Amino acid sequence: MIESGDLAVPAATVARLPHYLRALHALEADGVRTTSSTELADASGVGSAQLRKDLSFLGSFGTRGVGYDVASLSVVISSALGLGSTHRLAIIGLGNLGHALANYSGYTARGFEVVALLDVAAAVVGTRPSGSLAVEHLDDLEKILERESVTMVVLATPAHAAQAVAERVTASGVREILSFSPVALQVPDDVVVRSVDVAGELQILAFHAAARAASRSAKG
Amino acid sequence: MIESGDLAVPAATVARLPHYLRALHALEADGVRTTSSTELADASGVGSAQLRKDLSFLGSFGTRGVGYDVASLSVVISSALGLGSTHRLAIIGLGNLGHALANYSGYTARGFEVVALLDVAAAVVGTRPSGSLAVEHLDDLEKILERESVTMVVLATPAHAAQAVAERVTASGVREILSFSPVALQVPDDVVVRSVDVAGELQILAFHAAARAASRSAKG
DNA sequence: TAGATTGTTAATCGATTAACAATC
DNA sequence: TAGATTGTTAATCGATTAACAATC
Repeated sequence: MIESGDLAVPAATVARLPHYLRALHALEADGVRTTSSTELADASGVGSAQLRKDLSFLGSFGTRGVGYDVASLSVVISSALGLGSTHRLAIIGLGNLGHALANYSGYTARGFEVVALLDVAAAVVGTRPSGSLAVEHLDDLEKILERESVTMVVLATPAHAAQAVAERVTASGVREILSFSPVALQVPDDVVVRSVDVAGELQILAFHAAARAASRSAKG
Repeated sequence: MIESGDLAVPAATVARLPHYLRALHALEADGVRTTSSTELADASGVGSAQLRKDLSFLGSFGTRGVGYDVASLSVVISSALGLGSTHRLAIIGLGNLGHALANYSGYTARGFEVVALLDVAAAVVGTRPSGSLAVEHLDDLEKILERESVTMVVLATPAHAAQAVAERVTASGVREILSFSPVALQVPDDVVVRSVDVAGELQILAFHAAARAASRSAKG
């Protein structure tokens, strides 16, 4: 359960809110004004009971017998997700992945703004990977985080550097980190770390592939 | 529960196996020969009871009073994850992200090999984003999947193209998909889709930031 | 009113945690 | 033997699902 003001929302529900929001945006783009829990659930890849249950943690927004207004439900979820205010991001580490993340175009539409890029490589510092922002040196991390009022950090450094950078970042007061480094970061209790691990995802798929192969040979 | 041969492993456990494997590799690299559930759990970011419980689904590999042999536990988890055989990947969509994924160097060490790159843009087809493999046209998808015996596909296309590509890929017999497109793919029941949604992860962090702000203003 | 669909309750299911007997 | 640590049991906790009364 994550307490937000007067709301208490289960972690599993929070993790699905972005799916619902995305599905609502897609419906809006198609000109759909009103939707049902069944339609929205299908578009989100969950069951309709789960969708209704999830929404019930945020309040009561539908009309019995009718459904949900797409535009207003969209606003409800956006504001629950804190997308009203703009979140200021720093991307640390501009290798392959950091470069791609710096060029990702979807931030602004979703309430995020990349305000700083940092790296240690002399070949990278000073370049403008996304055309606009110049890469600054990691040595100046604390200064830059303060100057730009950074509230979230995206960590795309090599694994061996991640822990040290995370310590400096949290010491500077940043409390939200998205990490692409496949290591368990040790951070203060009040810091939230989300991790994306591409190799790990592939390994999970490999487990399923192996399970499939085993059941095939058992049956056949 | 995912059945693999004689094993039945909970999905939550499977999702943690890559963390354990990574932590074991780190210990190995540090020259550590033997570890305990406490040490390995700390390095993996979980509790020791959870680690022991997870391992118990794979079998019994420790020595009471002593701990676990790092090298042999590493082998146990690797083979549970099906990393003995090499998995042949195709990356579809070579925008920013696909480009970064094509250049990622960690595949081979972890039992994966990128054997094909596909896109539709004339400017990209024929180029060699990673220096070696040339990008082929999506039109030839089916032919390429068969030619290269592809077993897993990484989808990095724009969201609007993802569903159509997923249908062709599954029709060709691929049963494991890693998708970076933020849409709920409709695929046959026996196909496993793992999704990575960077914007969604940021939104989850934004929820936590909003929750923190709300509790601060309530207290202060 | 009749039909549709929400919001909520209660039941089920699965995952986590703590505690400890087994045993090296 | 004494100390350490596993593997497992049982209790707790949280998440999902089905069913349906409320109500538009």
